[in-house]
Amino acid sequence: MSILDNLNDMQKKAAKLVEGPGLILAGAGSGKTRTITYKIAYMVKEMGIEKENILALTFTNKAANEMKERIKKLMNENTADMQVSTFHSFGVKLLRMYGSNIGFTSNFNIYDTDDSMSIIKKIIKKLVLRNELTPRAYLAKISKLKEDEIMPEDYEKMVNISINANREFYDIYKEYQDELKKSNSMDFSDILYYTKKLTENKRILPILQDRYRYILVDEYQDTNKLQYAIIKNLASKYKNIWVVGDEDQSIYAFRGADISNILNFEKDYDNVNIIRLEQNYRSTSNILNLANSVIKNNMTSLGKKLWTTNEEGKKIVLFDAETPYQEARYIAKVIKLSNRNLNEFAILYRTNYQSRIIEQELLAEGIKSQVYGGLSFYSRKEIKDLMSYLILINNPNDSVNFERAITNPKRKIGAKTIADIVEYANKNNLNYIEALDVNNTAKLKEFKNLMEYLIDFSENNNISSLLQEIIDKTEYLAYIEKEDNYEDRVLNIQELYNSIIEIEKNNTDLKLDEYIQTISLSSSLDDMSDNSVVKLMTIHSSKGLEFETVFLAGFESGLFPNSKSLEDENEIEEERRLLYVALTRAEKELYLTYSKSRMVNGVTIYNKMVSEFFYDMDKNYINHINKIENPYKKPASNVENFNPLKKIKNDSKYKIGQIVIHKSYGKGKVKKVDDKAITVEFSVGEKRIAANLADKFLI
DNA sequence: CCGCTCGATGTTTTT
DNA sequence: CATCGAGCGG
Ligand SMILES: Nc1ncnc2c1ncn2[C@@H]1O[C@H](COP(=O)(O)OP(=O)(O)OP(=O)(O)O)[C@@H](O)[C@H]1O
Repeated sequence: MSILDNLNDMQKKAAKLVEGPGLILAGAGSGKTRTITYKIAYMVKEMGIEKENILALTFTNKAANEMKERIKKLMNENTADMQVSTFHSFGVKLLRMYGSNIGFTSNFNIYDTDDSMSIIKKIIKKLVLRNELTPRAYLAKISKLKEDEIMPEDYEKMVNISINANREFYDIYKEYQDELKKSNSMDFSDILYYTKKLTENKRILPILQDRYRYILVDEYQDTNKLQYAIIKNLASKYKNIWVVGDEDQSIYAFRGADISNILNFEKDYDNVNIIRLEQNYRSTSNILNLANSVIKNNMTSLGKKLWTTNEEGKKIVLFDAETPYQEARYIAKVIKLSNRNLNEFAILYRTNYQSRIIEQELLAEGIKSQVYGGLSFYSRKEIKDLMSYLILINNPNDSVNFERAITNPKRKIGAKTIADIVEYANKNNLNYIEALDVNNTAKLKEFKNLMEYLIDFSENNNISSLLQEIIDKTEYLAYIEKEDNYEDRVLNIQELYNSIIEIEKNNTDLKLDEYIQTISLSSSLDDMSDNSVVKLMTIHSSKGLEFETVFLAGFESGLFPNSKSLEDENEIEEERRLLYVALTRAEKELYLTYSKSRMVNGVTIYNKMVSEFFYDMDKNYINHINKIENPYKKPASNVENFNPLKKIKNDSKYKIGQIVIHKSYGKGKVKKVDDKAITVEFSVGEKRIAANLADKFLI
């Protein structure tokens, strides 16, 4: 009897190859995650490898939790000593331990997007700009630069700084980074950037390499440059690294995910074991075939074959609704009439805001549901307010949370006074609590006393008591009493309190800095507790998960594929991969729904059409019910073959007869060039490669 | 300094 | 629609 008895031959082979590098490149539902988790259990239980020598990384909190749970079950022991987490939490862990080597103390804070945004806004207001962008745009640019390891100093050297726009951007970027540094804080990109720096440190790297001897990465297709480099550095000594992924499920390009990381993996190490899995265990053949009919339209797809011995199952339902409410009521009705356990259902959508109406209509039918993701629990005002005290106590240099704490509840201290305090702090190298001495007013004295009292209190009490003390001493509840949703807010605060109690149960001397860092990386509802509720989430957060019945809501033009993506073939392909992910989450039943009308930014749009991707789908697997005729004429061409995503021209630099080298297929000869793709003959046969992606695959 | 009103503005997706 | 910032009166 081996743990591996429950794997098929190929999976077993992959699981047993413990030493050396390996890659599992396989389609959805073929058991990649299963293989990884079994492999880990096997390594520990049957190979005697120490848990602490294993590092298993993935991309989202949900996936990491899921993986941890599965391993725990298989091993039947806890996974506390094993690092199974997202890249970011792994990074934070290392930075806590070794950050002092690169100028951070271990109580650093993590700034989420809101925090970063407020810094940027402040900077913009202060500077006089001629070429002003939106704060959002600045942040996007900054995080892109960081992924390329271009810090402000590097940027200054890199661009022509006499150009006004460059100069202005540099000023903002520099100021932003200085502000983070002063606050002993990092944003999400910094976590990876500085983690990579640690893995380059001559003294620290060997320690890490010896600690994390066996590295496994799930969803490897979604790693970005920094993550790639971190892994590479850690693995360079023992080279025990297994990565798994599926290029058809790469859906985080907007965040810097680079598909060539997985496509080039075999070049990174000698003697890479490559395993392909082709049997899908998850879905009915109807679902699988439908998904295949979609993804094969992507020119980046390597065209893996996937088959299943599962039953054919029901056809996939397409439902036309007049309004989003009707769409949601239809879903609610199907769930209600099924009489099945609610946890068998998931409702997926492209954008978070779609969840509101669905949640509301489910509730109206008495169906319990849980929305995952979206506005994080920790980004609610009342939670942020209270957290700002904890953070300030932990790190009195934090400017963002200092401002938040001192102004909530209102203390008749405003912008002017705060600016004075900040300036005074900077000038005299004081933290913000010390700097409250800037003037002698009773207001400031009172706040200072409060904070000193709380800091003192925090030294002898646990975090839950500290939170209670903050609520009491600031009279926080009285402050929010007159706001809308007072009761909800109190419940949220209660939940915050309970969650701390919960953590303290398992970790009796939970440190404040550790607590703060942990929750900065979580959105509260990441753990998929097996409650009897219908789960609602974006397709992005559903990656790696599976459900008996999946509803894909808002399967309509403009929304999915998102209208913003239509300009760029790469983005359309990414949207199509997203659809592939959505479809392949379903085990038994799949419903696609869309609405003819939808309100966007306060304006209702009518006569909306089904998603362009519907025309990719093989209609043999579709059961189109409640067909609503469109008042507008359909295109004259045969609808079944009509593809609204007809491509745009592309002047190719490739010529017929030219010899090219493909990253996976090796040497080949160009046969045909058109505006969509080039056709190349390789030893393995003829392949079409998207024209605008050719550079990615051909050297 | 605070809170209110009014007008401008705008969304993918997550850590 | 709903969120955010500017501007104003108390
Ligand atoms: N050899 C097997 N025997 C029985 N069930 C299997 C086997 N391999 C995989 N499965 C089941 O198939 C389902 C999909 O597996 P898993 O989630 O590991 O796939 P995956 O390749 O990671 O999928 P995705 O890429 O979509 O995340 C799971 O329910 C898993 O338990």
